Amino acid sequence: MAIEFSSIRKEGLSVQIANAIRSAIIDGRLVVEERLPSEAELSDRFGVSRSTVREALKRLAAQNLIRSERGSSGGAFVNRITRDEAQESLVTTLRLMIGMNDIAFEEAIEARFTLESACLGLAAGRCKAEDLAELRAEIDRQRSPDLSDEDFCASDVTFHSIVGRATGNPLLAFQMAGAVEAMQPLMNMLVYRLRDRHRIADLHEGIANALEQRNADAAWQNLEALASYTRELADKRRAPRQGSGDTSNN
Amino acid sequence: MAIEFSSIRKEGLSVQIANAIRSAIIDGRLVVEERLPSEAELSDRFGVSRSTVREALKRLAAQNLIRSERGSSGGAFVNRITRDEAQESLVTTLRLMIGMNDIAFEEAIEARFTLESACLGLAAGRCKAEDLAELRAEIDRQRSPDLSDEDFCASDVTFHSIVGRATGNPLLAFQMAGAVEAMQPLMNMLVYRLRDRHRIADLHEGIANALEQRNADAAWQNLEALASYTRELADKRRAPRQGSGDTSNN
DNA sequence: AAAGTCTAATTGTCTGACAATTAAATGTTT
DNA sequence: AAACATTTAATTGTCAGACAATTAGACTTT
Repeated sequence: MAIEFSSIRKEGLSVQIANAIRSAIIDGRLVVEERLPSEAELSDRFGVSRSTVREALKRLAAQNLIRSERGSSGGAFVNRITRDEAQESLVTTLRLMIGMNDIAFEEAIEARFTLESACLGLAAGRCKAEDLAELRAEIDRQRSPDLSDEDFCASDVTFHSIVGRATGNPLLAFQMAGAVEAMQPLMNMLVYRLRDRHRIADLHEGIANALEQRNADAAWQNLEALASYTRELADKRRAPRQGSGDTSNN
Repeated sequence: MAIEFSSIRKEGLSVQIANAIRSAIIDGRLVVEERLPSEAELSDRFGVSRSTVREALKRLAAQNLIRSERGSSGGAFVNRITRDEAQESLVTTLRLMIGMNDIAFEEAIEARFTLESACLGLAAGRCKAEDLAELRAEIDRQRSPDLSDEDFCASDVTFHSIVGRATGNPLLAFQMAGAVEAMQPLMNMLVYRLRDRHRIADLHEGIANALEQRNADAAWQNLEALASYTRELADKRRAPRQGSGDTSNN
């Protein structure tokens, strides 16, 4: 291990220890799946109590950096972060930023559609048959009449996540999916009448068709229309006083 | 508060408690800057020991959801996440994904430049004089001959973060800055000869000029050239055996 | 050989104590 | 009365030691 920590006082011990281990992981001195020393041994090495070590480990676990297993051959292991864990973390962060840092609805929508337009450029050249199939499956779903508003939104999220994946670039897929999912609560605030849903499904189909024909321009046009339409819906929602935050489903 | 938690066994108590409080924060039942009950009171309410509550709170603190203050009027407060905290979290997550999930150099570069090209479209229409001034300041810096490789990379990161900010959209700026910063370690692995630096600075200047003239196409061309050039450098680095990971600066 | 049992290692939780820090109340001096 | 010093109370941070729960592996029995 050889984890040193140059005491920046005023930070609690558990924070210092967490930082020491975190940097050891991030710059590779501890490799994935490697087992850390036991809590008892860590408290010895760092010269602190076991509770303090534990609080440090919990911090790291909350960042998905380590995972703890019980039992005789248990311990804390450097965690290979999964796509899902990373995405959950991204979504949480984005939602917090949106919720607490005066990010306007319009700004969120713009960021999301800007990102997606970038993805479409790549996806048009690369998307596979199976991506298209999944896209069309979601479109069908969106057209089924007995779908709650929230399920419709969820399908919308899935659709655009697939667009991200269709770029064939895992990082773009990750950022796209994170952004779309983070904005689901915002989208959930909108009211989708039946003809809104059909209009949206049609535009989605336009995108899918454009991708199938490898026609990026057509895809962009449909996305642009989708963005405008979303803005219209958002304006309607905003207009009649934005109160009564009930999303009365069922 | 009114925090209920429906026991999904097999998860530890501290995890359950953390989850309960986390959802209370995320969907707004606890508002920013609100003070949580003291640790003693939380242990009463949840019927667990103080250590368990503390571990839960440490988890939340690690996600920047709360912050703890000591003293008579201290306690745990719902944290208004700052741009910097959010970005640090994003960068950590992205770096972990890149480092541990078989993301290729090429994929990382592609994601970064795709994102940036999307930003340029907006920035061309919106960037302010002060953004341009900052961009040019970084370009000057990149041309100064006595600059270590790492400082050059750092300036590169700054440059592209400013491009993100020039979109005027805080979310895009956030994602752009996060992506660029996350890839700094990768960029640091490249070797920048003097003429490479000048070439890059020239392309940066091309971007800045294009933005000043509100010419998105010109900006894209320069960015495209920059992307190709970066790929060339990456190939060179890869070719002569990628060992000897020393980044001998100075 | 298979099945069950014991054992040791490790994390999870509990309890109770004390230290450190901070704001507010209280007291003291000018 | 105002300024300053002291005490007090509330709260988080750390410590120590205990026991429960879980797990893998060694051991025993059939």
